Amino acid sequence: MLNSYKTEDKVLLAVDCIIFGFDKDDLKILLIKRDFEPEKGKWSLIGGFLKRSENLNEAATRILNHLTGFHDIYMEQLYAFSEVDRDPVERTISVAYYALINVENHTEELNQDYDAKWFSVDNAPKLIFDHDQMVRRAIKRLRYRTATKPIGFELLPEKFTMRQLQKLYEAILDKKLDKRNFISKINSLDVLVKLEEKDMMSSRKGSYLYKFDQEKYEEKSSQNFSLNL
Amino acid sequence: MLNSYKTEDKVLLAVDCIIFGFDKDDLKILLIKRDFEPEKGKWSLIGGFLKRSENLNEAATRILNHLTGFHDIYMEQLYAFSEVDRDPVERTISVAYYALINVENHTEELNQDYDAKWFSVDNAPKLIFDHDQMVRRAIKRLRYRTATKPIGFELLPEKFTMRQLQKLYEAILDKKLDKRNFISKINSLDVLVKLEEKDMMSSRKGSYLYKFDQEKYEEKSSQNFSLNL
DNA sequence: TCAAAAGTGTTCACCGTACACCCATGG
DNA sequence: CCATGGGTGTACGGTGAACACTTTTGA
Repeated sequence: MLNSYKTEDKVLLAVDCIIFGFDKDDLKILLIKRDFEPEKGKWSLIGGFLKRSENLNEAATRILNHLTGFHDIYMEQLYAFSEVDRDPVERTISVAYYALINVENHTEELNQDYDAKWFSVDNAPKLIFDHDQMVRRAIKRLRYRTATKPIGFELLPEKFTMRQLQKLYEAILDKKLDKRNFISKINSLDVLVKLEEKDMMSSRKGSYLYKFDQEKYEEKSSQNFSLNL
Repeated sequence: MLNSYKTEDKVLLAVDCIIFGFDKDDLKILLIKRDFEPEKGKWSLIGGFLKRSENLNEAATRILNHLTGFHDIYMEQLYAFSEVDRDPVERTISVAYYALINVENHTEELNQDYDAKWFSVDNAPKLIFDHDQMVRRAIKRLRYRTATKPIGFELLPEKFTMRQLQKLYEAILDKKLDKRNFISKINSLDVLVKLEEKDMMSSRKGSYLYKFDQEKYEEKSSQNFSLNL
């Protein structure tokens, strides 16, 4: 019965990455112009194939790093897409991952060898294959995660203002929030540190900068908070 | 560049199913005694391989049906497990699915050709490969789904008592619930129909039977309720 | 001095939670 | 008549939601 394995069909296993970024008021995704057939010249998610020597998380990290130069990125497995004809060339199952990156820190290191570009999520071009479906599912997951873990912070620079954080949540959830209620909810999580420093860019008065307190978060994250916004 | 596909590694893609059932007070999983190497004779999830002609949902349904005889079962994709050495024979990625079935309706049709048996989730034997990890993840997902969709009903017979429903939620969430609060929360969802009929099995007085109202549920399910228990 | 964004508290309605007694029936 | 499980309502505290004015400072 050992050789029952031998008679089974093998498939190609792809990994596609939905890379979210945040810039001012907009939630964005990073897309790449495909430079090979099929669908050459069309916009697509960043992707590649799983190698024999690595697991899926490693593949996702490698692919992301290779095509963008980014490293140390928050990533999470999303879903396996498996329609029989999803890739016209060959039977390929794709496991989608999504990543959160902070655009400011990483824009300079974007690998110029590839034709990658940021698009606003609600202004993105049509994508190849089932990539649009992947993006929709990723946004849904991101909304859910937002209420469960403070991953929103992954999309911001190390120091940020309350207003930026609020804009980010508004972009993810696609609704307006009240600033007083927002601030008190965020404060009640007790995972931010208010700095002395102010950001003078956005207004004459200047607004306090905050940073995320990794330690406090880890203390609490065991009991899985929920943030109702 | 088309032939870049050709140089990529192909892998076996397995599907493993965590099959949940509910019986009296206990949340159970259906396990099978493996009758082939490796790990012959050990307990394992029900599984099989993806075929070229089907997508993953179809494969999961086929595998479940073939090994158990069950049909029309609620299933959901869980996660892709991909450690390089997870299967000692050959590089295999496994996409786990979980299924919810109502034990009463299906016990008689359990395929006797396979050595399958129900185990209480917290009393199950050690499983092969990474199957224990799959089960843990499935339980976590089931808890979350319970708060989001009324999938718990999938685990009960068509007609059930409030007490049974409560026991089910207690088993899934692994905590005691107050019956008055439970009933009022369930009623506030407005997806159950109270029948005239009573179940006389469980007590002298008898308890009213309820059924799930598919239509009412569909009306509401667009706005994704949340049930805080 | 004024425009533009920052910062700050209170009130109300609703919901989650805790809690205890009577009811119906079969043996 | 009594033991067993079924069914029902209320009071309290906490949290989410709505809401408006003052502060700072560069131009």
